[in-house]
Parts: sequence; C-alpha cells; structure tokens
Amino acid sequence: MTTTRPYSHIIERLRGVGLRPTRQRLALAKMLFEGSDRHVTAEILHGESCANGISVSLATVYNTLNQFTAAGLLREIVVDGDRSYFDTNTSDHHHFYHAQNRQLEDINGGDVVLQKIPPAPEGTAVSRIDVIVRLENIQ
Amino acid sequence: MTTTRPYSHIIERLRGVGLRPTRQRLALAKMLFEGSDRHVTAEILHGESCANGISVSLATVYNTLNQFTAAGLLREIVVDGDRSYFDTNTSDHHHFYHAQNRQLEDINGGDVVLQKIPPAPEGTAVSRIDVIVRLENIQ
DNA sequence: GTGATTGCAAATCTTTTGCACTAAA
DNA sequence: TTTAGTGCAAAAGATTTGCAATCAC
Repeated sequence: MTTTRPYSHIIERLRGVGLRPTRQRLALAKMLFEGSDRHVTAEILHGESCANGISVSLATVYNTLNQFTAAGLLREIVVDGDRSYFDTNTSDHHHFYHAQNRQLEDINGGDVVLQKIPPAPEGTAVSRIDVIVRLENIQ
Repeated sequence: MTTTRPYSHIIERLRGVGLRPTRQRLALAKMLFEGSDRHVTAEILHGESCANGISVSLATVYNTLNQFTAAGLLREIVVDGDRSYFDTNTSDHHHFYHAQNRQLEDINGGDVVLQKIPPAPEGTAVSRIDVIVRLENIQ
C-alpha cells in the first residue's frame, strides 16, 4: 500500500461531510477507516503515512484529525494530558486505558452500564459521558 | 490571608508523606486543604499564591502538585488535553465537566453507579475508573 | 554543615497558526 | 479561475529540567 487510489466510498464519505477529498485527506481516511476500529494519535498517524510513502506534514495530520472530529467521523478521547487520541469508533462506548504502554482499547458494548445517570446541574445538559477504566500490568 | 502561619496539622500531614514542610509547600497546602474540596490547575494555584502575596514560582507549583499527587494528597483528573486538574478530594468519586467554562464539579456520591465493571484484560488489573459527564449550557 | 528544595530560565513536547504555494472544482 | 487545502516554519501553551542559590534540620 504505497500509492493513493481514490476509493469512491471514501470520497463519498468526505464529500458527505463537506470536506474536499484531497490527496492527503484520502490517504489519511484510508488508513483510518479501511480496516477495523482504531485509536490513533497525530504522531502515530503521521508515522504511518511516512512509512507508507505518503507525504503529509504533521500540521496537516493535526488539522485533518480535527476536521474529521468536527465532522463526526472521529471521536476525541482524553485519557492522558500529554497527547490526544482519536477513535474511529464514533458510537457510544467506553475505554480501557493501558497506562503501561499508553494504549486505548474499546470496552465491549454491554460491559459498562451506568445504573444511574446523575441529574445535570441547572441550565446544563449532558453532552457526553466517558468512562475510562485505567489498567496496570500485573507483574 | 497574606502571611504564612505554620499550621501544625498541615506540617504533620506533609511530614506524614515524607515531604519537608517548606514555606512554599505549606502555603500551597493551606490554599488547597484548608477550605472545602477544590479542583485546581497549576495556573490557578499560582495565580492565587501571587494574589495572596506568596512568592512561589510556577515551576515549583507544578513540582509541588506532582509531589502531592504522588504522595496521595491530590488526585489528577484528565478531562481536557490542554491542562491538568488536581482534585483535593482523593476519595472514589466522579465528575461533571462544564465545557463552557472548563470547570470541574464533583458528582454526588451515589449518583453514578456502575452496574457492571468490565473484566480487566489478561495480565492487567483495574487501577482506577473515571467517569466524566460532560456538560454543555442550555441556551 | 549538608542534603533537600527552590527559582529562574531554558528546554521540551504537543498542538496551532500565518502565509506563500498548490491543487480541486 | 477561484477558493479551499497544504507545507513549512514559527508561535503558542503547558509542563519539565538543569543548575546555582537557599532553606530545613
């Protein structure tokens, strides 16, 4: 996978959210959405692009991840103040965070259930609930 | 509150976790632990110190917050990739995050109950579970 | 005294931005 | 064409670090 073939369904998807299917957006979208769900950082995605011979600047990777997130194609997960993670799974779900290797993992659908959602304070509404189960390795 | 009186219970508390009760640690500890529970950023705590006429460098505030956290006196909360929050309430509890003003608020004890804790993956153990309920303002 | 702590400034790291250049429509 | 998108380098923030000066014991 070293060339950039324009897959029509990805082009559609980008167009669908009002983003021009440029060479770099297509390349990034393919890496993100072609396989199974993933959790990436800008750094990781940029590294992959380079490895695949796709020339995209780190700034463009950041911009693209933010645009994809704003468009609802990705979801940003905050687990570590040091870096941002982006999740290709935008459905309602929660995460394990492996502190040891700084890796995110989806928690299976029904494995986290909130028995009770707290009432939102006056004048506010819940926009999203994140559950993060932090893990440590057993030696 | 412009002077730094050495309250013995705070001194004890610092000594208890192996930290020398220096002028700046005492001043910061007083601001943190004297009143009711709070959620602070380094920036905020430094601002308060200055306002109270206590000269502490921002670097020392960061170092102190990290030392307090490592010692179990504080708990770090990650809700926003841009800044770290420290919570003086180290007991098991969860948070509302007001996106609009970037403010954290504790959720009352029983208002979040996990019906089911997912099984930790092979070789790992749960070290902590964070539930963050993100709020937006109703216009 | 002596070793821990602090302050400052510089370094680091992640992320954003300004602007000239390039590409999509 | 015309406007959106890109690359690069520089800027911006938050946080950490190195080291000489200072403080607690």
